[in-house]
Amino acid sequence: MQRAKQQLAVFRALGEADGPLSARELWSRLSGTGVGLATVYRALQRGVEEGTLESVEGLGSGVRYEPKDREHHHHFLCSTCDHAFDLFGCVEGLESLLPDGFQMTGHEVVLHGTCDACGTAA
Amino acid sequence: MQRAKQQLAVFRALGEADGPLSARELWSRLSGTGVGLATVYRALQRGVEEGTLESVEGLGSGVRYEPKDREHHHHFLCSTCDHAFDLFGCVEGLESLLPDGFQMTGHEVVLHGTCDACGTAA
DNA sequence: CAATAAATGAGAATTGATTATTATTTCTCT
DNA sequence: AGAGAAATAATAATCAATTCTCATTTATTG
Repeated sequence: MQRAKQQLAVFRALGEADGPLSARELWSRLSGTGVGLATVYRALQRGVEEGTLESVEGLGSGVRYEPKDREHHHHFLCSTCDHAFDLFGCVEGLESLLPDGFQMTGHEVVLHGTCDACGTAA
Repeated sequence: MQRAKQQLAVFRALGEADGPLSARELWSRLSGTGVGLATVYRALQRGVEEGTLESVEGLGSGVRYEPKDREHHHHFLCSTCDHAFDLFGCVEGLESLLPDGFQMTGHEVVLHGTCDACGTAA
């Protein structure tokens, strides 16, 4: 067993996800491996400190995390299963929304609705 | 004194704001009037139940509230003062971001940066 | 004005998320 | 294998947000 094996499992799980995950979502994906919730938090904290992970707010309540090496993208939040999905592409014309004197450093776009799986299941 | 006077004060303060406010932000705007925090929460809860208020997630952490009669709009979140401002206008082309099989029921756009006041003060 | 119902403020209680603690286990290096 | 450093699981502690409780005050109705 290598050092920090459990934290690597956290990073791997996050890398394989199709969208940002919360600490609990990560934890439940690692259930069966015996990883503790505290270790998930330690890994997330370290990842952010080291610059490999990024925290994402604005997707419902709570904070989710994603690998920082992803291209610029946005998210879709399924109102049925509450899962967040990465989207590809971006939009134009955001600057036109900006009032005088305001400086924009970034933006987020979140689409809400029903994901494929939940729509099919309904 | 009319009935529910304090709750009306909450609705009024929210109506006068230039963006969605959290329970605490509302409460501090009502300091001096002796309104209790619990009353702010009661008013917010009632407003949402009655359909006059809407809760807004996705602006940093925590929930903010705004009157439901506002036109479709988006928000600017100042990373210095953490205040949320209403923006006017919207963007095009959101549908193109949607993966196959996903149904979109709504969207949010949040711009981040520095507001006029914080930019001037710096 | 009296009786009743609703609203209020203060603070206690609850909740969920996150962090800290600690005894134990696992690595690393020799 | 043995010593020391780091990581771990479990769980206790913390913290902020929200809800609850209750004694009191205020409105409504007659």
